[in-house]
Amino acid sequence: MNLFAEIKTVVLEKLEALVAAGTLPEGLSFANVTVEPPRDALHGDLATNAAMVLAKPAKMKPRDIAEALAGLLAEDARVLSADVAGPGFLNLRIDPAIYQGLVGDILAKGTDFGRSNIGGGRTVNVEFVSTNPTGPLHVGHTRGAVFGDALASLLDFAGYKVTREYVINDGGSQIDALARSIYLRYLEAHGQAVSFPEGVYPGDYLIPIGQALKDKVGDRYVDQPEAVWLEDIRNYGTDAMMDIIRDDLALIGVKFDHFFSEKSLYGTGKIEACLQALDDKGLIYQGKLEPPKGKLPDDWEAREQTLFKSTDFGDDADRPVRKSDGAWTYFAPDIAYHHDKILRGFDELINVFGADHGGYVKRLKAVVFALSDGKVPLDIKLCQLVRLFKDGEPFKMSKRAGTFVLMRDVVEQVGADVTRFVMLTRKNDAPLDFDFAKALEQSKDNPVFYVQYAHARVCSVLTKADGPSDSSLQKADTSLLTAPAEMALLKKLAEWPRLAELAATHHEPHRIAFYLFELASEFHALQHLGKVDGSLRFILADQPALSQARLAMIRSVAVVISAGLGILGVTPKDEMR
RNA sequence: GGCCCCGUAGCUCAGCUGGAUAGAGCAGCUGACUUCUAAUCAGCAGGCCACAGGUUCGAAUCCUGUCGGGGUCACCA
Repeated sequence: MNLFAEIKTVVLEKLEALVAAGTLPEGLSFANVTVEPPRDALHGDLATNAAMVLAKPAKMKPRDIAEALAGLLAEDARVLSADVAGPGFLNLRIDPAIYQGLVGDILAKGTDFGRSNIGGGRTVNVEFVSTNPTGPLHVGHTRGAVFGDALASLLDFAGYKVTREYVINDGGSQIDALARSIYLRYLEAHGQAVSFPEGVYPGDYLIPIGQALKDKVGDRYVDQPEAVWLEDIRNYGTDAMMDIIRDDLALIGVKFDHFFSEKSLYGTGKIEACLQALDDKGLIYQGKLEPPKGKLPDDWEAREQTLFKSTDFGDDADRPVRKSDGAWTYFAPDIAYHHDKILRGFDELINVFGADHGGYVKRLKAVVFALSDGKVPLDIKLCQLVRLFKDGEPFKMSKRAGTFVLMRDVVEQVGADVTRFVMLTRKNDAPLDFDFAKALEQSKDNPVFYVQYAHARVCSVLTKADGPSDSSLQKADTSLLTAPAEMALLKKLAEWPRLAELAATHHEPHRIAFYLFELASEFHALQHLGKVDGSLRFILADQPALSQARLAMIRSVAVVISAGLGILGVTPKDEMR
């Protein structure tokens, strides 16, 4: 049950009635009418702006519309009162029975409470992580991984059919560098002294890979030219790196439905076909680019290239798809890859990138728009960087200095649940500070703990009450829940379905984390009131009916916390001792 | 220089397709526990929403410009 949606439906019905009665003129758009929680709870339970957004197109005074609407809304059994306030707001008071009835609804649906069908079964492809298969994942990748995974879960919760996808960039020159690096480790395993020139990966993680290669092929590649071993080691290395990356992802509970190999596009004619499709639309041409503005690269010179006319779709420059030597740029297979996603029939596409790929957004949107004739929306979410803190001091990371922090180091130290939650307590386009000490701190300062603690406390109380089942709690008489703090908690629970929908439509999983913090706060406040005022305790020996109602209520809090944490990929804790 | 993101309390950040007196945590101050976890709670104090214009009945939110911070710019992927 989404109370806000229900009441909005009522508001729209009543507006139609006003049109039918001639009070409002015909042909009005109700698109901007909203039903929201008012900023100040004193104003009421819900508020609608209907009168104000319709005043101008209806050429009426907002208060006149509000008065007329108020009269009709008050007829609805759920609406106790409808008062006009301020410039024309309509404040509604809702029958407490609606909120009290929410508990039974939550207990019946369990963690499915709040699921919606705003996705309408539409298919959405969420592409994330997609790091080059040249080494293990580091902290920066972790944020994208957690964000993408949570966003995918969130969309599933909102009624989309979601595919989690990872594109393996296994076709480019960085794989050559990987192969050469592994070759050096392979020689090393054969007892040769090696040095690592510029442009190869010197990381220790390739030592066992080189050793394993030796075990596999013996000395067949020793002192042989690249032509002999490069292709084989490229494949071997890519597979080995993907194994590492998959293991890393498993550590934080990220699983993909589909891995797509960029290399698989080569030699199939798909890239050519896709560029031909663009050519047929008049969007491919031979030409020279203007030099970039600002300071020129030293070796810049104008060259004839094959270009995609992305400026037709709002990009700042046309983009090369073929280099002057005839080879593809990175963009070309990526165009074909996105074409493939469109051909697979996805209704919507989402890409999660690091903020350093911001310059790539416009051309990708341009090409998806061009290939799908504007029919397949592409949203690109950029995750800003993660700043690590140790003991309150910034922890500088450097690949060269070997102080780069790997994802598995973070997960080993603080655990997957904490890592995930912390990564989601900031919106994606804001930088994130990750403090190891704070992540493990057991205090209100640490939202992970605070939310988990609320869940654990509910479990603790229920255990104290001999662990009643959800089905028995469903029979509780929740009309006994009348204390103001109880109503506040119930109203917070009522916001969950709407919040989940908003988070999904905005592609912003962090809203879930913030909501859970607020819900936990309402719960902690109520629990504490029981200490100040004994009549508010959850378990009252002499009032079994009231106790049952309260247990049902706090159980529903635990259920919603579980649902929210589930979307974030965090396991709720039953106890915190 | 062009483009993208950010600028909200001393600090870290929320702020809903524009809505009423801008919210939370931390830090500070004052209090609260014989009890279901005080690992918590209540209260006080703290604001030119970077700045200047504009659109609107109404702007932290939308538009333009300025300033400040970050990212990015290529036949790399």
